[in-house]
Amino acid sequence: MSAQARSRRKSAAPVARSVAEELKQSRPFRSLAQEALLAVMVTSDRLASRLDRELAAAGDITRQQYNVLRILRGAGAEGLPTLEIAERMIERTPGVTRLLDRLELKGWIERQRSAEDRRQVRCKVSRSGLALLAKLDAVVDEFDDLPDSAFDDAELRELIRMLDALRALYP
Amino acid sequence: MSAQARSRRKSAAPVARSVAEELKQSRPFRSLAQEALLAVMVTSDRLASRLDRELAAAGDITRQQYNVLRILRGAGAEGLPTLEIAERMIERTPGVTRLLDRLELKGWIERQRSAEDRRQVRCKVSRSGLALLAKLDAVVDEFDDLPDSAFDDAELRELIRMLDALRALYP
DNA sequence: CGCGATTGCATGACTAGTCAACTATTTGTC
DNA sequence: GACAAATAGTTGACTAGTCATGCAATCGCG
Repeated sequence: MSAQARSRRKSAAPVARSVAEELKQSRPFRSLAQEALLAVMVTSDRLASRLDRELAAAGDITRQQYNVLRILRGAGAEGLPTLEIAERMIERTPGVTRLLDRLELKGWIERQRSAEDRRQVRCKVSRSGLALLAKLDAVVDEFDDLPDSAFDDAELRELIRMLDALRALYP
Repeated sequence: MSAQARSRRKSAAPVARSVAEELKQSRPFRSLAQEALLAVMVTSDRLASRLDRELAAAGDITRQQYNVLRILRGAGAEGLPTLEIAERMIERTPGVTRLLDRLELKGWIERQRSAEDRRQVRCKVSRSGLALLAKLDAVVDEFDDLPDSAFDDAELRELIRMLDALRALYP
């Protein structure tokens, strides 16, 4: 390990396994760049699947459904039209429509045609959706704060900066 | 590529957008840790979808299908049993079985019950599968090497190290 | 040898994401 | 005001990932 001190880490430190090890890949990577890209994707999959598990355990809800509920809560009492939700999720519309169908079935959101523009469907969180969110927020916050135990702010900022730069390369 | 300063970067540098901007999120993040986790996932989604597009355009194949073909090519002439493939993809078996079904339909792999252990199904790349791989490798290599234009080796190593450490926090 | 436990897959039923139509409104223009 | 074009969503058909179940070989052990 390098430059930064982090002496406390040793106590409960899980051993970091390389991407190559996790994939049982005998062959070394062609380049550092390739290894970095794979590391981003493997790490993301891991984070997503852990969070999926926590959400399923805490409220029988999927990560995408939770995301939509949060977006709608943020939008307030007037809710949002379908396409607006889709944009904030960086996702294609058809998937969102069906996701909303499932949320409505479970009673966590309500939908109705907008009066001003009858093409739009306004979606808003229901009372029970809000209650569910309140319960889940604690779980998610705890999940999100885990990195604080192993990284300092400068490191996190550096990580974020590099990821932003990486995305800029793949517009 | 060596660890030199990359002063040329400014010339064609795309502007890096933050995760908050990409998500149209008005509210700031609760913590740097939260922002970092989201950055990992957003970046991964972006990388994956760009690569998906390239692969679809070049050979009408999905990323997972391409991954399986590569794994099988690496395994040589004897191929691999289904569960072994599943392990290397960090994925559940059912998905792999059906993915192999589709690969077989397209003629890119061949499957047959193993003689020694008749529970196993040995999978190997076909001749046409190998030809397809040869074509796709160039596309993928180019994709993988893009970061070299914006990062030096020390940065890439640091990025990889941090991602490995992050995964270690979510076992 | 015999029989229960384990191993290796396959199937069914979901959630979700993608693309390609298709419908219903609303807008813009002459 | 009529009609083409744009906008907002929905539906259908795939690929893929997840869990629960089921089944046929093979193993392990008395």
